[in-house]
Amino acid sequence: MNLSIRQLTTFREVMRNGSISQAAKTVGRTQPAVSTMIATLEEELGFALFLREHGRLTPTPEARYFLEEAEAVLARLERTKQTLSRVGSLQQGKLRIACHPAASGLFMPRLLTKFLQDRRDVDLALIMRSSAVIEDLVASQQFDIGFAETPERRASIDQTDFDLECVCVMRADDPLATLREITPDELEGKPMAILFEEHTTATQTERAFVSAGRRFNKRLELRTFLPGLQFVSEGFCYMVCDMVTAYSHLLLGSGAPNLVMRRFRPRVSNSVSILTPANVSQALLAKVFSTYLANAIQLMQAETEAHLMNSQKKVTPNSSGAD
Amino acid sequence: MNLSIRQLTTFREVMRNGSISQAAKTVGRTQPAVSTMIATLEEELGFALFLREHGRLTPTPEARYFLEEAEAVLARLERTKQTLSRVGSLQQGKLRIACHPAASGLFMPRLLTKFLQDRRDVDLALIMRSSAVIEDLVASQQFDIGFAETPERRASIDQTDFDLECVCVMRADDPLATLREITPDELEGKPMAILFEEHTTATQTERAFVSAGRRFNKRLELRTFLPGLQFVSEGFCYMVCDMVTAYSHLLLGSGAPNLVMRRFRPRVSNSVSILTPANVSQALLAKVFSTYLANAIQLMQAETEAHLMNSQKKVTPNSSGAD
DNA sequence: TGAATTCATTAATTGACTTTATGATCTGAA
DNA sequence: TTCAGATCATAAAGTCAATTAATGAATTCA
Repeated sequence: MNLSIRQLTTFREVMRNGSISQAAKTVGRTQPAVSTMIATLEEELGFALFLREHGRLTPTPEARYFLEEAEAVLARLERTKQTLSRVGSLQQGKLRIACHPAASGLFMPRLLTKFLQDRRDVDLALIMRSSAVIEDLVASQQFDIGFAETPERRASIDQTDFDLECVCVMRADDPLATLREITPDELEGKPMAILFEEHTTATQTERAFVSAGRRFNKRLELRTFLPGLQFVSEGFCYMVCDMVTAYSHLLLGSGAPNLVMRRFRPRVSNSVSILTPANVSQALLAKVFSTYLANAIQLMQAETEAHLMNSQKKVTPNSSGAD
Repeated sequence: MNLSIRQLTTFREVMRNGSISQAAKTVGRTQPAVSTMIATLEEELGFALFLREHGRLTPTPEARYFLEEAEAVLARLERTKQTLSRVGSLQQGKLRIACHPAASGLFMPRLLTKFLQDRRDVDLALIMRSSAVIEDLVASQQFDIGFAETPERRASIDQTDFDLECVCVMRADDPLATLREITPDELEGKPMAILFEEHTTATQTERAFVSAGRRFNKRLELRTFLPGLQFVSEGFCYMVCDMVTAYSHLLLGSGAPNLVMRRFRPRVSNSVSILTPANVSQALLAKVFSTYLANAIQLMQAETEAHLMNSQKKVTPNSSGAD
């Protein structure tokens, strides 16, 4: 017995129409085609599905039973088709994203909101972890995409790096806000917030002061830049902050603390990377999101750059860097 | 998208073998056949199932997902095939039988036990009702098969009639047991058990006495013959009993009451019928059981006849009418 | 009785799938 | 590096099952 889907649908249609001729019309084939198909089906099944009486068909009890079965198979298949077509059009799938703290507050949620807008059936998992942990999660394929500070390259991870520069954040009404570029000269002895000692931005910043022969006044040591923004907005300190954190909060616009960012020199870099598992083919959806994310990062860079070039203007909440 | 079962099985095999060539071998086709089939499948689905890297196939995440779906559809189909092949070989089905009291005690249960022996998946419903009720149950298609006393013919019921003759039942040690044939002459004035007045056997029996000018001594009036056998076995009365009841209990053999049956003249008939719903095609299983039942009735007739011809011998519990 | 409907059968056609043959790419051993 | 032995893809030719068109037989209905 080698049932085909064609047979099942044809049979179902014959049952529904109660006639071979009618069924043939509805499935868009000729009557003899349906007739032989039913005959073959009966032969394969080993029992009659219809009685040919008075030139008409009457279904046997077995036919009714078979119909139930056929409907069940066809329904299952139909569901499969539906699902697969959604998979094909990227409306359905799984997306597991691990994201470092700087991006998890606003940047990534905003991005995902937009990305998922017309992808209703996407199953999303988003977690925030330290960059080091994200590496492992991606390398072990527990997550499809990681967004973290650029790690050491390793074979089990494919990465796309973005070399971002840090910016100096201060109150909008701060006297230094009139400058287009801030250096250790201006900040000498001023209270500063930086990350913990091991972090590359902390060492880079301190070294900048040392090189310039300026005194570095570390007032605050943080694990992430985010809470620092609050201190800055109260005029408690200055901060050389990673671009993602600064950008995210300036995106808030009017609702945000009254902060501005200025270029800091010498350049303090804080590179970030999109991480994906190596040696494994990525799910289509993950691939698409990767480029989506990459574009968003580049947009952020462009907008931030525009803002830094023209310090009179602020970044607008949405896009295009002009107010 | 028009998935075929062939595609699903082929794809499954490719996934299991991890290679098109291997899969081709296991499904007994050539490598290009499988190759193009997978290619077509990918085209229909709208996304790639495998990455062709280094001349090898690596399944995409979508392929894994599709495999789950394919397996589900195939499993459902497989179950259907199994069930249907059992239906075809009459091992599976529904059988609803309504049976009149005379046969429901032993005759029908024994028959069904044998019938169902190698039909494990048959779903049986057996009820005992009066012949009049059975008619309605069959006519209204609530039951597939009725076994009852022959009713008036009606359009909604197809029936096969069996004209059975009643037999005279008595103790084996009764003086009359030496006779091969009993008439009202021998039974004049002797205590008799008969059914209620409206029953055809009761009227026939009484008329036999009247015609012969013999006194009829009605000692016991019953609804069914079955309990009468007990009275007869205690020598309390004689009984002109329907063949099915008599036959059933003589089938019990050594465990049965010490009874014998003798031909009664003039002939008292008690016709029974197999009833099936008219205008509806019967389930295969019901048809098969109908003929099975008809054969059993004819066997009963033959065995009873043999027993009546040779009154020295008894019916054996199982078959062939000879001791 | 004749028109209209139904389904079955036959022969010819079509088309999907398969095979055969071949080529391209990669792996692993010499 | 090179060569045998895998792998999969592609193209052309062949095969077989499903389809169509045409026809016939049986039944219903007016």
